[in-house]
Amino acid sequence: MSLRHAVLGLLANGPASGYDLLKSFELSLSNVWSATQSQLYGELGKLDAAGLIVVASEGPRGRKEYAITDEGRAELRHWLLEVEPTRVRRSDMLLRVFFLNQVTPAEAEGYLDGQEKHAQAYHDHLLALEGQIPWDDTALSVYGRIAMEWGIRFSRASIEWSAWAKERLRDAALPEGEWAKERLREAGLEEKS
Amino acid sequence: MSLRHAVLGLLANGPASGYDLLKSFELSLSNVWSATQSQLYGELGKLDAAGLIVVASEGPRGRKEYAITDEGRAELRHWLLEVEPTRVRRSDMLLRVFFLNQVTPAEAEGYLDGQEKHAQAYHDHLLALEGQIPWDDTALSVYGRIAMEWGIRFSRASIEWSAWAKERLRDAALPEGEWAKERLREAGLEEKS
DNA sequence: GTAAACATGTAACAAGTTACATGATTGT
DNA sequence: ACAATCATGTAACTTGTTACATGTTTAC
Repeated sequence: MSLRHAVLGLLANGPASGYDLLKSFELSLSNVWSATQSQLYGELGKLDAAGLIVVASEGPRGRKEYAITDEGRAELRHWLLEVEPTRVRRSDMLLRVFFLNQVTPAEAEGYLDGQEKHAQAYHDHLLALEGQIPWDDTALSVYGRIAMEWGIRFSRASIEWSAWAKERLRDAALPEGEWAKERLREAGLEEKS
Repeated sequence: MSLRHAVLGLLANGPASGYDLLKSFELSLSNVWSATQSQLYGELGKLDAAGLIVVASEGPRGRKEYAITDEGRAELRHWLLEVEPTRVRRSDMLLRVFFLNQVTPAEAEGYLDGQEKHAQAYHDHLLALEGQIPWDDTALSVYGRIAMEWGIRFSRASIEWSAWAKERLRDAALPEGEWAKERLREAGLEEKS
């Protein structure tokens, strides 16, 4: 139910149309919560029906500007302070690590290397962005900066982890290890588990 | 499509029943990819129909033991080495941070403090677990240890980030800042955006 | 005039969650 | 005999993705 709260959160900082919100998702919120256009318009309809937002005004091209209601604000506050964040922990990047024993150590190292490069690129991107934004002392800015710091720290930790993992892999050096058995199996030589 | 590959990855390390796989998800894989019982049995049916796995034997209580096929192994390998991990980046914990300007600075600090405590507990839990597991030099063990290191490093980064954020918040000290305007709005004093 | 941007909506599908439903085997 | 564990399956619902469909206004 977080898309609902993302929309309420955005509208709490001022009224906006579905199109406006979509832009907000695309350029600032996408790093922590992404939404598609079709999902967004659907959710606006539901929030309206539930009385958490209202159409404040209608503009050209069928534009509908939504505003948060008192009930919406109460719901947002409840979610912010009383609902425990769900920790999903679903990462297909990490899932692959679990099954890397199915490929050769050289291929596994290649995979980890790719992840390191990706994390490095993302880290560089965030640092560049951080330098561009004129941070001030308004609440919006302070919390935005805190959220961005999370990205910076976690991409840095990713880079360091990848490097550590590659080294660990080299140290373990699995020449006749588990993966070799898998090669044999692929060659058609079945064995009992 | 990652549940499919999680199942293939588990079966690549030996045949198992739906029930066995469910236990694997619950006790080791749940930290990187969770699946419900109903989802799992559904996926096994689809994988069977697609020829990526087969029923190798049937046991008591209607137990069906599945084994990966050569096509399944090829698909797993393809996914491991040629499919780019999807980076979803969806965190309702971080989403809340974006909207913390809707509550008082003291409440915001309370939220960050809660996150720090949660990260600390998770970190402690992982370190205890790491000490219990008899790590050896088999591929399965090496890659398992690498995956666990990710959890350890990221929970540590989480703790440090929360502490940093709380300090930053105190330094910024938003006494008459943005959040106050929101209080006024809640009191019914509407203003133009 | 025409391309870009503004603006909303729906349909079909895939993935994930919760709850219900049923029954067999093993250990005490 | 009874509880725990083993074992599978289905139905209803929510969330998220991709693609289709349509029309308006503004700037050049």
